Amino acid sequence: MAKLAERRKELLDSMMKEAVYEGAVQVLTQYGLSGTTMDRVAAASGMAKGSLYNCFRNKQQLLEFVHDRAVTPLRLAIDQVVAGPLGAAEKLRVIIRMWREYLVEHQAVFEFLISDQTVKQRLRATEQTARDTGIRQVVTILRQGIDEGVFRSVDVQAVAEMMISAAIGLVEREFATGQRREVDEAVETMNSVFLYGFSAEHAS
Amino acid sequence: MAKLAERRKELLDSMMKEAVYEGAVQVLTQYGLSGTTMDRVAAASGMAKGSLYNCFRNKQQLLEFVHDRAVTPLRLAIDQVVAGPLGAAEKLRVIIRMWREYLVEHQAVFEFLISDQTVKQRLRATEQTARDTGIRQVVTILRQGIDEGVFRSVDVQAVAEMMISAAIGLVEREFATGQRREVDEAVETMNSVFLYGFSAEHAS
Amino acid sequence: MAKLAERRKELLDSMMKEAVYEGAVQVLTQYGLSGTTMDRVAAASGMAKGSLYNCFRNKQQLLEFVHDRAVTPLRLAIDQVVAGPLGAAEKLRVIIRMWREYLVEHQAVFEFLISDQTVKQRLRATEQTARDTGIRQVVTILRQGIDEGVFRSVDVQAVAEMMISAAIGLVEREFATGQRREVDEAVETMNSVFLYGFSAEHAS
Amino acid sequence: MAKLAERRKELLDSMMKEAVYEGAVQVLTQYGLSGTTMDRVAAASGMAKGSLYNCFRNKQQLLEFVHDRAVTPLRLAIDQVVAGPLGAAEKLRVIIRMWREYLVEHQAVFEFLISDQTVKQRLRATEQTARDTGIRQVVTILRQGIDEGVFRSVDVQAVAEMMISAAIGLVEREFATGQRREVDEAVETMNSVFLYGFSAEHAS
DNA sequence: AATGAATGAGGATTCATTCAT
DNA sequence: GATGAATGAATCCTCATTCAT
Repeated sequence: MAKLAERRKELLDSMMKEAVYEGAVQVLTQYGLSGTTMDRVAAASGMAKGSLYNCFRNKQQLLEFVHDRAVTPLRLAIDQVVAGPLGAAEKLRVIIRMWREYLVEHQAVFEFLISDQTVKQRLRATEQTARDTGIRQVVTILRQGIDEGVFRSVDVQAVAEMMISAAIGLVEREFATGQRREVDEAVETMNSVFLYGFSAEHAS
Repeated sequence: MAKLAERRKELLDSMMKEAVYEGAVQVLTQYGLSGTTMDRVAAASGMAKGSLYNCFRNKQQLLEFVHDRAVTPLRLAIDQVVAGPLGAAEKLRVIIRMWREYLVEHQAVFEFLISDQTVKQRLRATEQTARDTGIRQVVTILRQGIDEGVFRSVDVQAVAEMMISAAIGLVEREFATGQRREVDEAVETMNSVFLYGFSAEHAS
Repeated sequence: MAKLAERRKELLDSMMKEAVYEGAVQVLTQYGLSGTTMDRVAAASGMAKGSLYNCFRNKQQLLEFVHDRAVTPLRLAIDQVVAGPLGAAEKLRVIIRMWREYLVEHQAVFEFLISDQTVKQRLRATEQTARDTGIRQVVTILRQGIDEGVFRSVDVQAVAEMMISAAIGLVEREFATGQRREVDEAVETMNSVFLYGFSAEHAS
Repeated sequence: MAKLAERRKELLDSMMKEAVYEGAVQVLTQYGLSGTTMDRVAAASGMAKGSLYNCFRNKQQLLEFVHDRAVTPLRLAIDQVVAGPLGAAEKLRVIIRMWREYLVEHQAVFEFLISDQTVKQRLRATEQTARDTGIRQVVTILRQGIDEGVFRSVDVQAVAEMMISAAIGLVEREFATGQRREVDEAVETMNSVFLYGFSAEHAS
């Protein structure tokens, strides 16, 4: 029955990692990425510095964990939508909304999650940034839309990058300026611009 | 006449700052933001570390200067376009192209210029980021376009943010993935999407 | 009968220590003295770190055990020779050869066995270094030789120290330079020099 | 006249290094090699930790400096003897005496100077250990002696290694046991044994 | 008795900033 | 003003030892 002990160990380990996650987010929020020291994370997680190093080989690895831990839920949720039965246009609308809600919820560690280079460095190959994942998902939907004949035949890669960047940029600015848009309104603006453009005339 | 001495002092000061700018960009390029130490900047600028501190109160201020010094030319050039005689749509096309060319040219210090938190921190109030400036300029043009009747009446603020974010995001991805788009092609894609959308049907 | 339990306990204890010995030598070989951590020794010994501390008060004591465990066989083997029936000169020749073979065999943990200060520190009083033991044994033989009239009447202590140091030094250099001498040749050189010197004239 | 400033700088630098040397020897003496931390060296040298790092790139380099600074004088002095007009046998006698006096004087940092692996590691190629140098010098003299016909034709490399090891070993034991031999007596014992051996019969 | 997670003192190194010359 | 040596707080990481289970 080694399984019991194993289970227990795994459970404890995941509890510790959960504590680290919360501590790290707290520190990231309060001090920013460059102010996030192992000492502070340890203190905020309610454990000794050494214990952090029992859990993670080094700072890099700890940050990667925090990153994944924060990003994975969004990725999974959107994967559901992508694989779901909705039409392409509707899927995009839903995804844009999910992104916005996710970003607002994680405002505190925003930069870290979206575009941190420190973590990205070692991950570039695996493309696990939230942005990277988002782009791939949007590309899938754009292709679906083109196949279905509801979207023009555009450079899907470029358009996906534009959409994700725009969605992020929009929220980022709201944080920076302190103004917050209504979710519905923001999503609608994005949708209408990307679907129909802001020109007064129609594309021929 | 104290004026002469003053002039001389100012001249010397601006020459030193120019040297610092070039040294700093060199260091930023070679070592990245976190590897940019005062020692290295001093060495690359051909002056003593102490002299750096005669010129700038501290590192923060030095970085702010470098940031502004790098961003200002783009701002001025675009201001010319904004104030110029072109139609709104054409102005946007030109600006998008200018952004792209600027970003590509400054690839090395990209992150630092566009989204560095260290510098932004103390700067947020004064809105001097390249992104901030760009948004204001695009807003101006969007308003012109709406006035002229060539653009729909949209949330100019949001659309400007989306455009600038998309433009930056597009180039950023090119850096990250190592693929480079043709300028004309990239500009055209952005223009057509933002003006007409990617929907196959027309907006009613 | 408590004696049975006692026996069992002793047996278990010595089995554990044997395991520790092998693990420690492995670690010493692979990581060097400074890389020999209790964690690694525990892992290599196939037991938990805590159990190491049930066996040995601390790291120092563990290392002392390993040291003795490694040195004792040589000491015992040489004791046999010393107590044996050979003539003094022949005994020296045999012993020099045994030393050489022992050192070559234990090359990996050489420094640790021969001259480690960390272990010696607390051990100096008890004279348990391989070197110390060797010197005492050679002294015994030198005295035998003088008694038998085959050796000159020399400062036996000094000569013994010189012989052991020379034997060790010779092998040490071979390790350092990577060249290996033939056993016979090396032993012969040592013997002829120590017995007859390298002067071209004879001692009067 | 930049030369003046240069001179001054060099002078200051060498004064600092001298201070570091003395501080390091003090710490080495009191705490041993493994207890020699940069903090302690800085304190013992009367300067801040950071200043140590202005002088030496890292600990390794600092230790190498201390090592060389201590070993060089002996090497130079013996080089004089080697190149001098004495007969081979006499040169050996003088050198053995110089070694002994040097070792006694530097007792405190003995192990570090003679056989430290930490420093040797990166120096192995340049053969700058005191032992290495000594061996080379003795080899030179042995060859001279053989050429002059006063020494038998022996394996000079091996014999040199034996002599140096023996000389060091002798002193090392004196430190360990606390007994001190008379210089003349010790030198004479070494000389007679190495020149004529301790056999009662003569080499044929 | 066995385990191994938790601890925290300690060590090497960096770098913004100061200040004597 | 210019210089660059001096400073020491701050940072990442290691590892012997303890102790609750």
